[in-house]
Amino acid sequence: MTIEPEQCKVEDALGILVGKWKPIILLHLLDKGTQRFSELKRNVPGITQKMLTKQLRELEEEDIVERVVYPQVPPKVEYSITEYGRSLEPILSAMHEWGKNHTLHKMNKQSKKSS
Amino acid sequence: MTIEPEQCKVEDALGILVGKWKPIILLHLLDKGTQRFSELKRNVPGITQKMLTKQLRELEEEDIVERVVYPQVPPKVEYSITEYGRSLEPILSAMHEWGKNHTLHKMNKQSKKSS
DNA sequence: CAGCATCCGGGATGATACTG
DNA sequence: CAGTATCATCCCGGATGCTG
Repeated sequence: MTIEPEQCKVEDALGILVGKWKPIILLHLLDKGTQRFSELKRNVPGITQKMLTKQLRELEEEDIVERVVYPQVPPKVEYSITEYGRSLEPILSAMHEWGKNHTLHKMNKQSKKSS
Repeated sequence: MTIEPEQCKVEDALGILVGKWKPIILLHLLDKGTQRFSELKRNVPGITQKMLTKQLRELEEEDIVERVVYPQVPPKVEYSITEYGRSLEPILSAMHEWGKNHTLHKMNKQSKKSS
């Protein structure tokens, strides 16, 4: 282990992924590319407009997503992952894999308990 | 991108790393091996007993850390990373690297603004 | 030493209504 | 369509005191 806990930047990364909806939003944008606000809202079941807006703004602030506004009526706003934002993909993938495995791990634990 | 957002397990992994202190606790345990409660408390500046206890219990619940109680007076409790918990190391490392880079990224952004 | 019990404030999140 | 504004709620985490 070469990480110095004292100058740990893990939380910096964590701070960006955290937010109840950010990972799923990012996965959608990575998976399907550019999407409009309403598309994202449809694709992320249960999220409110307020939260979607907020999380997207925070991700935009960190240069993870790009926001393009088309000045027209009705309004049209498209969101996409930035080139820089794509650097998060390995982390998201790793976490996804680990998460899948962890689900199995917990299931095994459960079955052991009940036996 | 091969991840199906609908069955996204990223949040599962995230849920385990989240908690203001978990990453730093894990890094310390990975870095220094088994540690007593009081050692951890000393090594994680600012954390309260309540939080340290809580976070450790949650990590224990997920089989990430092991808790060994020595039935003696005064009490002695040692914590260590489980074999399974070590599978998180690549993720922590990746996040750490990304976090370091992101710090630079933000600094560049700042200097551009002020110029 | 290693905790648990209790109280408390603030930020994160949710529900709903309104707008250009 | 893509938000903003407001109010309500929940829970994380801090502070403090007590115990075996």
